[in-house]
Amino acid sequence: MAKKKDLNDASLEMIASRFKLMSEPMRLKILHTLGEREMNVSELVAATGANQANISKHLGILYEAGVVSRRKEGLTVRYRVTDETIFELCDVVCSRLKSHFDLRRFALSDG
Amino acid sequence: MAKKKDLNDASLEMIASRFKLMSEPMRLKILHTLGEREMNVSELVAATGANQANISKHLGILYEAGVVSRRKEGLTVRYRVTDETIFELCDVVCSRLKSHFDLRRFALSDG
DNA sequence: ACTCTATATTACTATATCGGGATATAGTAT
DNA sequence: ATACTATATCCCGATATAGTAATATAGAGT
Repeated sequence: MAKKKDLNDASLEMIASRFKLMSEPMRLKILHTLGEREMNVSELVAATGANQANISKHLGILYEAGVVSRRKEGLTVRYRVTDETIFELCDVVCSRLKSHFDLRRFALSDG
Repeated sequence: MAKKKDLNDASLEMIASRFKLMSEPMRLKILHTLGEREMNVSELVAATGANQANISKHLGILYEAGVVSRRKEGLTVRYRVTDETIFELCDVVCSRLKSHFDLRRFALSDG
């Protein structure tokens, strides 16, 4: 039988940093917004309500991590999500949270 | 057609905090170790190499988040993973990292 | 060259949190 | 009660990072 693989510290750090990337609400908001279509920074500023410097910084982090791509178009820079596993992760978390809430509601209405 | 649901800020924070929970290598190590079987704190200290205070603190965080359960047994306290979606998340990240590396290796051998 | 616009970067402050030592608490045994 | 063991908690130094104002850079148009 296949023994569960042992994870060395370097692997754990890589996995952890992946999660850390997703651990900021503003970054999730950006990714969620970008999920619909490619957008430039100004559009993201308008869509999220955050200021330009903040958006730009988060985009830089996401770009470094290889989650979004960057494309110059005249004066503007357009960003796009290139790593779809991001959404897969969010879906797993969302359904878990949802079922957790459903259980709570059941317990409350039951008592 | 089904429009992609809008996420409000509270939801984003809940999802983000879920990821933040997983963003510490030591917590991942604990969860990975606990994944095999129920263990008490001392066993986890031995298995991970971290000190007792640190393990205990992380276990408290995981417990608060509802990821592990706690069961007193005489002098010791036994912990167990109760949220299996944790491993689902790790699997998604792992395979993403793996395929990323495979692409890199291919690109290198190709050049 | 100058101006305007869009984006990136720098410098700073405030906050959060990890790891660890010291201590507290709770259960067991003598 | 005392001693011992296992775990939790408190406190602190060190580090990291979010958000923001100010500044820099780059491209387009005059």
